[in-house]
Amino acid sequence: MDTIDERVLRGFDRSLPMALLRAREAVMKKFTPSLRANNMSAQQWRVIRALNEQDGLDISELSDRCHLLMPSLSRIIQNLEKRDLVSRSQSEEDNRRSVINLTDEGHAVFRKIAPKSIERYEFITDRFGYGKLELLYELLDELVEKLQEGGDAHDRST
Amino acid sequence: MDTIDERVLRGFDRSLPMALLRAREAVMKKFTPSLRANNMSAQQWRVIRALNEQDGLDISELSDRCHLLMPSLSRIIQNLEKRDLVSRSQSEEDNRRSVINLTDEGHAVFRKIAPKSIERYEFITDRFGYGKLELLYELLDELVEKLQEGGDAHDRST
DNA sequence: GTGATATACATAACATGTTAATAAATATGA
DNA sequence: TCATATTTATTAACATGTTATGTATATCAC
Repeated sequence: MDTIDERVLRGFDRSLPMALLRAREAVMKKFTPSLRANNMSAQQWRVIRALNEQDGLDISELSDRCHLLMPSLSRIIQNLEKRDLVSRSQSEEDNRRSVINLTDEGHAVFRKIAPKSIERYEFITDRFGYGKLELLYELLDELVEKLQEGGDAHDRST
Repeated sequence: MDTIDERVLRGFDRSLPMALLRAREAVMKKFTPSLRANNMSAQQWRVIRALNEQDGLDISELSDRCHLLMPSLSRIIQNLEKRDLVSRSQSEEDNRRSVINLTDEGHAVFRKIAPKSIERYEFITDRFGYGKLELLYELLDELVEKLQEGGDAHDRST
């Protein structure tokens, strides 16, 4: 009998998107300087990191893995290409596809920045606790999963 | 004896910033169409929402509450001003400050969109569960808190 | 094979993110 | 009071987010 007719917008500070945004900002804050010191944006780093894990991805695959929309990624690849951090070649089976590879210099940048990223994880784990971090991952994954169930994939109603 | 020398970068898919980004995207996905139907970006909506909670804020206050950097906010206010959703006036005590108010039309837009936002929260609570949602909020808040402790506020070392 | 569809990618146009530089008003201290 | 520093807000410049559109290639139906 305490939850009156609380059909009121949740306090702004307690909105879920804002909470997620704040958390992301806090996590990135420690890392951004290392990126900037190497003239890397967070998004460019995502691409480098994805390619380091698996080289020779096409742009659509990169888009999925890096959570970057195609137009953004298109520009990012052009930028990285100019700086000789990645190279592109044409797919043999499908002439529409561009295959992206890390250059030697791209690999070098990865090796230079990666330790800083590892440090960040250690810092977070240290401050926040390993258990809580794992719990947070689980909750976030489950949230995404639950929100996608059904409400996705069949948006053919329009 | 199983944790070899795992000083390796966490799998890309399990990076915390990515997990937070995915969650945020999933949460926003349901809401964005309502915004677009009213020619509102997520950021513009944040400003409207903040002003609805407390009218007459200055731009620095808005920047804090909406987690928007001043240059972005500066442009957003100009945009909303052109569309007569907000009005600005000069502070009496401090001529540097602009005080921003919602216009009648701004309030009307808020009342039009707010129900959709409430629906979203109900949807999320329904799918994800109230308890888990509260737990997630707590974890996110605690994460931010722990990451800020000490490593902030006294960055006067430079 | 031809025509309609779908897919992969790029570009356009505008809004926002981000750092640096600037202008104007105010606070501070000698 | 006056010079200096600080604060508030804007603008510049470039990268990215986002939707719409264009273009070339593939795929499918027939």
